[in-house]
Amino acid sequence: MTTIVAETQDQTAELAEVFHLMGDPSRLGILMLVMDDAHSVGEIAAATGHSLSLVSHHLRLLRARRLVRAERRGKQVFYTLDDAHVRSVLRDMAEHMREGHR
Amino acid sequence: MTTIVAETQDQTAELAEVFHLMGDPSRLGILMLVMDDAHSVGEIAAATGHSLSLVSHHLRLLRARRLVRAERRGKQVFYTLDDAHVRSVLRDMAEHMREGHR
DNA sequence: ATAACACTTGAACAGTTATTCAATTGTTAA
DNA sequence: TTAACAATTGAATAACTGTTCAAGTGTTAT
Repeated sequence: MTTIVAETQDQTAELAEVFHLMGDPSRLGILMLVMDDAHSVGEIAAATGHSLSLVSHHLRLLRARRLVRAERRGKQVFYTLDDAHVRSVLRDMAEHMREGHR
Repeated sequence: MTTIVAETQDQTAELAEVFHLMGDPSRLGILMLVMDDAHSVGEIAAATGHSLSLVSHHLRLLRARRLVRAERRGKQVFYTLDDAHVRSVLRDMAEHMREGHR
């Protein structure tokens, strides 16, 4: 038996959706920012240089696919990466990038 | 020092480009097919159910970012995954998908 | 040379998507 | 209840992208 990553086209499509979410620079920046500890939407906007609105739109998509988790603390809402695999993938690909600079 | 995945926005953009390539179902299917052994374009088209043209277009993009490598044998051109990290990422994310089905 | 096979390329189109702006909801303090 | 702060939402738009079709290039056999 050879290595089968996803048996059905359905699973492939689901996998692709996750990669698609990671495939936007703004979203990827957000994911990398919240991968170690939680940040409020305002903090994320300030750190990434994007508008509050844009960040919120992206967070909604990431939340829908359970890549991040939201937690409200008073007026603020804090987001963290909610997926160990995505976290390890981000680390793995970062390494790939470093080596890729041949 | 906390974990820094990509220091510059440039690196983030590059990383995002790779994820973006993996984020299309057709392309992801191609990547998964050629991740273990080389396949000709015709084989890939037949296996994925896509047109020769479409497969070729996608392979061009994957080639440009060095995710796959092309090797001509007579009339045919064989493609293989040319990136160990992408390979490990594909495996990792497949596992994620399995667990995700709660 | 010609033909047949295998793949690539370019243009064109439809559908998608990232971003912005304005309005709205939810939360806390006065 | 207001006011101020924090975040979300919806609509609108400009740019992008996946796919198709037709034409083109390269390779092997006749």
